[in-house]
Amino acid sequence: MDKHYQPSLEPDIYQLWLDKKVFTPKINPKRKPFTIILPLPNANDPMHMGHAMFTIEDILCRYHRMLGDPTLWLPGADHAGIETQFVFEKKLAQNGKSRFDYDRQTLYKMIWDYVEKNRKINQFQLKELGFSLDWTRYHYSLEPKIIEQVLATFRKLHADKLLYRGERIVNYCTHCGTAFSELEIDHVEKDDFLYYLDYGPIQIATTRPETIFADVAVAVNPQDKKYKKLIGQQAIVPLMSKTIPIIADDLVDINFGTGALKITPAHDTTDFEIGQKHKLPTISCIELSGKMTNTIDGINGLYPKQARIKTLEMLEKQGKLIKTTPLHHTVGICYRCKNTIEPLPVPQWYVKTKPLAKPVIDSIKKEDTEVFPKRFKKTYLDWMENIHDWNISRQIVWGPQIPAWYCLDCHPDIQLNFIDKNGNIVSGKYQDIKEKYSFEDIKKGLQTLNAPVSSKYFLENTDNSCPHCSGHHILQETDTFDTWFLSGQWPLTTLGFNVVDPKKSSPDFNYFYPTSVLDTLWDILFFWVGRMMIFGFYLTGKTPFKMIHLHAKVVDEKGQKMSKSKGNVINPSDTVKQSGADALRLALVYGVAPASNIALSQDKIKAQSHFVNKIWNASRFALMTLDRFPKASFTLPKKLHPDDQKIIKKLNKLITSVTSDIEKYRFGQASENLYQFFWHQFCDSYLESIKNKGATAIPVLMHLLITQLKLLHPFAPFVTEAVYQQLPPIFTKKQPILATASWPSPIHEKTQKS
RNA sequence: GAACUUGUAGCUCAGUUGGCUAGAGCGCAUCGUUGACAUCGAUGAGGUCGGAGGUUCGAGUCCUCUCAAGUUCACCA
Repeated sequence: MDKHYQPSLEPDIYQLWLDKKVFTPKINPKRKPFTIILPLPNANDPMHMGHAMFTIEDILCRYHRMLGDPTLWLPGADHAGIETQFVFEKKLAQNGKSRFDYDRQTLYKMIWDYVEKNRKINQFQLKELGFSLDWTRYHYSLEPKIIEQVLATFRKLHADKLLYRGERIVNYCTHCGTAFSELEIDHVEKDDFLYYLDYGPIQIATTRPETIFADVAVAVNPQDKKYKKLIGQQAIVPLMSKTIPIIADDLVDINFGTGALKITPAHDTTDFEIGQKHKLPTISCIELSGKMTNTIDGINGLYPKQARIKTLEMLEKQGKLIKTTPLHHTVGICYRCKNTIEPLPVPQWYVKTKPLAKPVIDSIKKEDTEVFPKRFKKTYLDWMENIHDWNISRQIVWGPQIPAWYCLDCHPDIQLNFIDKNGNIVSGKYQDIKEKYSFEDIKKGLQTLNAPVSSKYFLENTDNSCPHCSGHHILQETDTFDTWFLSGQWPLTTLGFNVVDPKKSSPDFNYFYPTSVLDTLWDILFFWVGRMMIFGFYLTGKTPFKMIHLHAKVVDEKGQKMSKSKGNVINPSDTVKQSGADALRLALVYGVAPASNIALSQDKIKAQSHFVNKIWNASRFALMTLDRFPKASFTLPKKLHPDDQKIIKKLNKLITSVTSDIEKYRFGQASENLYQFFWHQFCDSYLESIKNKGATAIPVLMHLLITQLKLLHPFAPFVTEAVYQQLPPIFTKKQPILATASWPSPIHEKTQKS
């Protein structure tokens, strides 16, 4: 054995586990399984410390495997729709290209190839950290089998009337060219101005003067005495000299601005709501591209930012701008590109979530699904109880397309964007361009289509013909699924659930579902955990996991988030190469309170790599002692020496506490106790004490060592297995691999009591 | 605006249901070490556990208030 622990031996140990198939469980109806589905990493992302936190799951899995439970930890990777397309587009931009230079098929293929490379790296890095994942059950979110089930769920939702296409105000990022769900919007505080404008008989206050062109009414609060007389009269939109009605609605805040609100249903959610209530038209003055339209000369074609300046100039010239006051408020920005979100009316696909959330709420309340730590339960319930319909469509190419088809002959008003033979972008309604371009050319170069919300669609397309007119000019919806629509079904799809006929689900599904624990960072509690539960209950009537365990994020030693710009990132892969996976794993759990931030520093990693080395060297010492006494007995005597009794008693206590700490998710405490015992009790005290003893020390020495190797194994799998493999066969004959050796239990309890 | 979390040695943090003479790692000081390990050992300095009040035989641990830091949620034009 080497004088120091060498992390370079880790790959061989991992290979040993793979060769012996220790991570691949066998279905055993007599035993309850232990199952964790790995929170599928973004296939395109290199590993960061967030991924290294899978250590918690590995500890649980390795512990249960040693208990003898058929243990499945199922790995996978996510195509991560918007995230990945965004990264890819940045790459395109570096080469002076954009997504608009390609038709959707070409773009999709390019992203696919790009992701494939990184997906392999991702897998390799998970292995580097020693994660005991069952690679024979690996899945990728864009596998045909996975997609097939996801599409089936879409159809089932539709059949159950839980899915609809609707035109509402959505959070649209004109830069990313797609709508987002509410969860994907960040809010930032901003210093802006509130502009008071003259609307004839009434004055209004607005932050967005550039949208006055799409005004359809002015609303006041019915309780507002100063405006009572004006209700029912007409206001005049400046610059356009358009008259619009003055209406009353209690959503208007009397004390804000002038107490009168201009109603622009197309560009504000509150306005849209009021507009719907009062049956007002929705006029849009901003296109999906983000440019102004339907306004007046000088404004059309501008982006809102310039349009605002220009509009204000014009208003001022005409004396319609009464005053300007500063305003501190919050605006929504795109979580990806940080541009201001433009609320726009766009047809989107929605899932009715209220009825779906009900069983989830019940299950959480009854604690059929437990939440750890408990404090998140309230937050989670609050969200579930106030859930809004879920926009599941995204206007990007990277992901499965929504399986709905439109007939262009039935709906010639469908808007099309495509690249023609010469590589030019063509936009227009089908009726206006069909003479000039063949359907085949349109289809081949298609980027997006935009069907009015009234368009009929069909969900089964077997023979490429329209069920109404039998025509063949049909196109598939170009919207793709929100990534979470796929990953929300991950526990079901990866285990082999059959949506159409649940009875035909795979044996894996029948055995391993519901899974035992779902561990993740709390930031995707709503995004992912919530959706998985919704789908779990909807499709199977059961919770997808019995326990939701939330861990905190990894921060640097100053408590700051790790980020490239701060330069405080510790890369897991580099750390593994330098100090070994065990050191990193221990550093991530050692002394960390459940669900508190995990402060990681090079110091902490160093400390734990010293510990790993200590395990190695103490074991080396034990083995050298064995060599000195080749004829020594290995069996523990019935009657122990009082000193031995003492240490065995302490060891028993350690076994009990570590076991219970793991059961209660107190990994920080467990690792701390293991560290303290191994280093100070075992090494500093016990090993020193036996240096003068002879062969008689061997049985207790080996018992102490092997028991501790077992207890340490879930935390530091590599060094413990490496040492275990060095032990003489007499110790390992029955259980040749530590990873599947049995979890220790206290011994000599009777001796202790007497 | 609402909710939640955190505040313990120089630094980063443990401390489960109240029993602690308050711990660890790193750092610091002094000494030691040719055979398990200098990625080591021994000894030590360093804290009135953010502040104030309360419950209790007993509080870092429970309650109230207060100060500070942070996070999340919310339709305010």
